[in-house]
Amino acid sequence: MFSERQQQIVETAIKLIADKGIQNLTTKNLAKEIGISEPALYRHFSNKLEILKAVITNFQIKMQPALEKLNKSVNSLNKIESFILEHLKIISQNPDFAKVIFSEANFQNKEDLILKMNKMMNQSHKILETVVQLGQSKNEIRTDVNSLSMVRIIIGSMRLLVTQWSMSGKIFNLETEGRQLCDDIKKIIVVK
Amino acid sequence: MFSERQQQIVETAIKLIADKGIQNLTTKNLAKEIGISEPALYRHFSNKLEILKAVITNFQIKMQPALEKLNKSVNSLNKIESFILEHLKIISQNPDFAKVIFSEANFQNKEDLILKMNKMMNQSHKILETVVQLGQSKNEIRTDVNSLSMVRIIIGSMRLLVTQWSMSGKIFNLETEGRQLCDDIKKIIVVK
DNA sequence: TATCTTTGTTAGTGTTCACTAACCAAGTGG
DNA sequence: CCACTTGGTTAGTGAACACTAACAAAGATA
Repeated sequence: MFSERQQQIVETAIKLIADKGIQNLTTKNLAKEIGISEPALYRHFSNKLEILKAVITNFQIKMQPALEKLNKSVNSLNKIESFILEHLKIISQNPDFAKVIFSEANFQNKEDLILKMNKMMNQSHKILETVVQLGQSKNEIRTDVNSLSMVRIIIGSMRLLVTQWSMSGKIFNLETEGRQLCDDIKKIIVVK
Repeated sequence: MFSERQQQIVETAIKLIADKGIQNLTTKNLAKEIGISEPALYRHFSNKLEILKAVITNFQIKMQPALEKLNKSVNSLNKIESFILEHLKIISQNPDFAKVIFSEANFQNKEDLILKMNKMMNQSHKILETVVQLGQSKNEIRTDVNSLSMVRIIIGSMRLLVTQWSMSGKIFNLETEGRQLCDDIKKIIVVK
C-alpha cells in the first residue's frame, strides 16, 4: 500500500508530532529530518493533508491486532482484559502514538481527518459495547449498570491513563499501571 | 483583575476556539470579531500567549464552584456525585469550554500553558482522590479497588462523555447523560 | 541508442502569521 | 491651557508556512 519512502515519511511525521506536538510537523522539518528536500515530499504525497491521513491509517493498522485478539477469549472478562492490555501494549511499544492520539483535537478543522479519526474510535467503542452486552446476557458482567456507561468507564479510564503517561514524560510503566487498572475494572464490572 | 475589554477579548477567543478549533484563534480573526484593529489587542495583552493564559485562567475561575460545592455534602458518594454533576453543569452552561479543554494538547509546545493546564487538572484529581480515600476509610466506598484507579475511572469517563458530547455536535443532553453515568459510577464504587 | 519515468534538486511563490512604528483623538488633572 | 495617559488607527515588517516551477540524473523500456 505505502512505498518505503512513504512509510518513512509517515513514521518521521509521527516522530515529529511526538517530539514537540503537531505544530512541529511542518514540511520543512519533515524533509530535514528525513534528509531530503521539501519538494521531494510532494513526489510521494500530494499534500500535507494526505500525509496526516496516512498517519491515521498507519495508527489504525498498528492497532488492529488489539481488536482481533478479542476472539481468542471465551469469557467476557477475559475479552475486556485483552482489549485493555493489548491496546496499552501497542501504545507502549509505539510510544510516539500517544501524542498522535491527543493531536486528534488539533485535526478539528480538517473535516476529512476528524471523520477518519471518529470512524476509527467508534469502531472500537462498538466492539467493546458488543462484548459488554454479550457478557451481561451471559451473566458474566453485572446487569444493573448501563452498557454504554461501562464502555465509557473502560475506555475513558484507559485514555486518561495514556494521557497521564504521555504528559508525565512516561515516567511510569504503562503496562504495569494498566494491569492494575484492568484488575480494578474487572472487580468493578464482574457480577457478584 | 481583567478589564472589560480584556474580558471581551478572552470571551471572544474562547468563542473562536469553540467555533473552528484553536487554529481559528488568530490575532486577525480576534480583532475582526470584536470590531477593533489588530494592534488594539496589544494595548490589552502584551502578546498572544498572554491571551491564551487568560483563557485558561478564565476557565479555572468558572470551574472553581464545582470544587467548592463538595464540602456541602457529608456522604462521600454525594460528594462524588456533586463533583461530577457540577463539572458537567458548568461545561453544559459554557459549551464553548468543551473545545478549549480538548485544545490542551495543542498547547503542548508552549511550556507555560501546559504547566498551567496540568496544575489545574492535578488539583481536581488530588481533591477527588482525597474524597475517595476518605470514603474508603469511612467504609462508604469499596476498599478492594485502588483509589487511583477509582479517580481514573471517574474522571476518565467524565472526560470521555464531554468529548463525545462535543464531537457529536452536542446532540445529546450532557447533564441528562451525565446523571446516568453518575448513577452507574455510584453503583459501581459503593460498598456492598 | 533514444525516450520516458521516477525521484531528486535549487530557487522561489503568494499567503498568513504575530507583532511594531508612527500617528491621533478624547479625556483627565495640575 | 497644556501636558500626559489611554486606547484607538493605518500601514507595514520579517518570519514561517505549504506548495510550485524548472531542471537534472539515473534507471527502465522500446
